[in-house]
Order: sequence, then C-alpha cells, then structure tokens
Amino acid sequence: MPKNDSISMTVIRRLPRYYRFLSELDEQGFERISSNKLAEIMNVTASQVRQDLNCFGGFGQQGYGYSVSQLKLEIQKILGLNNGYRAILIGVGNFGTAIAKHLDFNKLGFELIGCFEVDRKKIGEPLGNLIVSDEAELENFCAENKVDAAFLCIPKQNVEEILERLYRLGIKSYWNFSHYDIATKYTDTVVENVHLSDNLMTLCYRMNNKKSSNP
Amino acid sequence: MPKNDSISMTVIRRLPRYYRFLSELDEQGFERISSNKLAEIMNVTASQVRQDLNCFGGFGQQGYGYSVSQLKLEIQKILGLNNGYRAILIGVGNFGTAIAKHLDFNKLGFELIGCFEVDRKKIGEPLGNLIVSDEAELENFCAENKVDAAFLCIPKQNVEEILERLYRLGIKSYWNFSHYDIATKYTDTVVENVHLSDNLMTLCYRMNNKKSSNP
DNA sequence: TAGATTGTTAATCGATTAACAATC
DNA sequence: TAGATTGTTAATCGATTAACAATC
Repeated sequence: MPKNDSISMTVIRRLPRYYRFLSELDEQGFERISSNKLAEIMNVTASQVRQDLNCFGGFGQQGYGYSVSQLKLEIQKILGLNNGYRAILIGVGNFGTAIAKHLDFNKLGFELIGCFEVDRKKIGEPLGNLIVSDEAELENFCAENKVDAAFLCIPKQNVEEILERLYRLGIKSYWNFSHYDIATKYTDTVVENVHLSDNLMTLCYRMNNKKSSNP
Repeated sequence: MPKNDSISMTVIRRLPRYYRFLSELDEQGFERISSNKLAEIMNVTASQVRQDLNCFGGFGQQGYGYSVSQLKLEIQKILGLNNGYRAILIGVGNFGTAIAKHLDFNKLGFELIGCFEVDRKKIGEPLGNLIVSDEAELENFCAENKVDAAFLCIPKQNVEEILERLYRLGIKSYWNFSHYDIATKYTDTVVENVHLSDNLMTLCYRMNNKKSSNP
C-alpha cells in the first residue's frame, strides 16, 4: 500500500539495489539492520535509506531498525517480483541467447514463454527449455498465449517493423537493447532501455577525465 | 577545452545520447540544427540542450544554430572516442561472447586486445579476430601489453579474486556486468556498472504501477 | 537591418541531507 | 527507564527550465 502513488523514478531505480543488499544480508543470516548500517554497506546516506523506504510505508521500528527478511519481502512485493509476467524474446542472436541463458527471469518478475527469430538456421533449435520459433509465428503465438512484455534483442533497423506487430498484438511493455526510441513513438508503453554503447562511451569519457573517484 | 572541469555525471551521461542523434542527423545529410529542433527530436528541452553543450564550450552560432557535423565531432572529442583504450575481456561465456561480437569497440573508444577464460574447452578457440587465452596467462599478457581497461563478464563470486590480480597489474578502469561492488573496495578506480537484473526489476515495477508513460 | 537563435543568468523545481521529536 | 533508531519535517544542494540580452 503505497503512501504516495507518484514515487519518483530516482527512488524506484534504487529499489532493486536495496533488494540485492537485503537478499545478501538475509542469506548471511542477519536478522535486523539499522538505516545507518545499511547505508554504510551500500555507500549512501542513512537519510536517503529512510526517506526511500518511507515512500512505501513505515517498515522499521524505532529503537530497533528494520527486520532484514521482512524488509526484503516488502521490497519484493513492491517491485512485484512474484508477478511472473509472461515475456517473449525477440531475436536469438548472441545477445538474445546470452540474456536468455544468463538471467533467472523467475526471480526478476518474469517468465520467458517464447523466443522468436527470422534466421532459418536457428528456428527449431533449443534455447534453455524453449524452442526457437519462427518470427512469422508471432501472431499465432500471441493469439494462444497472453504475453505481457517483449525483450527486444534485435538490431535497430529491424525494430520498427516488429514493434508495430507487437504493439498491435497488445504488448506494451518492452525491455529494449536497441537504440530505437520506442517510447517516443508509442507513448502508452513502458520501456526500459539498456544502452550498452552509451555506457561504454561514458566509461571512455571518465577514463579521459580521471581524477575523482566514482560517483 | 572544457570551460569547467567538474561537469556533473548527469550531464556526462547524456553525452552519448547527443552523439547518437547527431551521428544520425549527420548521416541523413543535415548540416545545421537548432537547439529547439534537436530538443524536439530527442524529447528534451531546448534549454537543457544549450546548457549541456555549454558545459564544454560555445559550439553554436547565434541566429544559425549548430553545425551538425562539427558538433558531432566535438562530442566525439569530448568523449574521447578516438583514444583506442586497450581493453581485455574477462569471461568468455554467453555474455562475454555476445558483448565481444555485438559491439564495435573501435567506435566506442576502445580496442579489444585480449580475452580470458578459465574453461579449458574455450581456451584456444577464436572469438572474433582474437584467440581465447587461459586466464592464467593474464600476468604474462599484461607484462607484454599495456592494458587500460577490463570488461568483466564473469559471475559475482569470481570477481574478487580476478579483480585483485587486475588491480595489481595496474588496471583501474572497469566495465562491470557483475554485482560485485568494485568502486567501494578500490576507490581509485573508474567503474561503469551494467546491472541488467536491476533494470529488469525496474521494468517489472513499472508494469505493476503502469499509469503514466515514460519518464 | 530584421529575424533567429545562441550563451548565460535568474527562477523554479526536485532530490538529498540534516535535524529532531516520536517512540519502541 | 535510558538508549537507540525510526519517521518526518525543514534546510540545503543540485539540476532543470524560463527568460532575455548578446550577436550572428
């Protein structure tokens, strides 16, 4: 039960990080933690920790701190990691394959139920416990399966066409690895972009201008 | 020649995006662009465009706007994309392979000069125009080659050990795909993290709380 | 010159940090 | 109870936007 239903993206983007640290503390057997100690571990201020958590509710107890396992579960619930959103992967190249094999989607709120490719050589091949489907089967697949989100692992030039089909099929949530600007064209979508090359260019800049340490 | 040598990370992280849009405009043959038009394309404010660019110098001309090709080159220079920093890849799994094959490092300020693995099955195999090396050869390799940066594509539990070796070899710039917190342990490093799972959890949150569109 | 558009200063907005009363 | 630590308000800091004089 969010106190406030317009929580800023800056706070939201910090939630997964809290979740990670709390999961670790939980695994290590810690039962309680204070905002001060958590802040120290995470390299942020205690004020920020308390402010952030209080956007979603008063999970702590004065004089005691926060219960690690409870707080972890609360954040899990806030993030919706048990929703099991049904997702499909578009593009089974090096990248799509790596994503599919590397991540444990079930722990991240998703279930990967299909993967699609145009390359005839890959169609029919296994990918984890899925079989790579022909991209032409997209419409049939979506008629038979409820699909909540699509992970786009295809080159920019192929995005426009496939996106039009996905959008028409009612898919409005995207994890996007291309530089195609989905959210500008389809404004009622939810899009998370992963711009690896932007990230690497930033590293390059910071290497040139090396002086201070990490922000 | 930066006007100010302490430019905020918020501005820096926007530079690659400017660079992308300007490259595209350049390819499309546009010669000039106003902050207003660029802002419109990029879905930001004209004020922000002018403020951002002016951190690095007055690249525009009153009454005219900016020369697309010139501005693109300026940003290229600011980012240091021609520096050709020498980088090595640690971990040639699905992920490392995808990264190595997928990105054109030369355009992003880097040159990939080596890749390392512990898995005997992969050592000696080709990866692009490189041959996968035994991780045990790291010290020898670095003795013979100047290495500026390392791309870490290994699981968290293996990072600590390899990081110690890399750091001892003088490598202080990292592109990190693991959840190991490099910058906290080695404070004189430059680290760019790619936390894919955090990103996906954010998508999950936003799907739950879908109402407004993209920020 | 007149019109356009920058560079830059000032105003606003939002995010972070500090402080402290409430309370376990 | 005394000590600790939260939840929350107020103060500060930084980032974004607006405005406009400078100037091409």
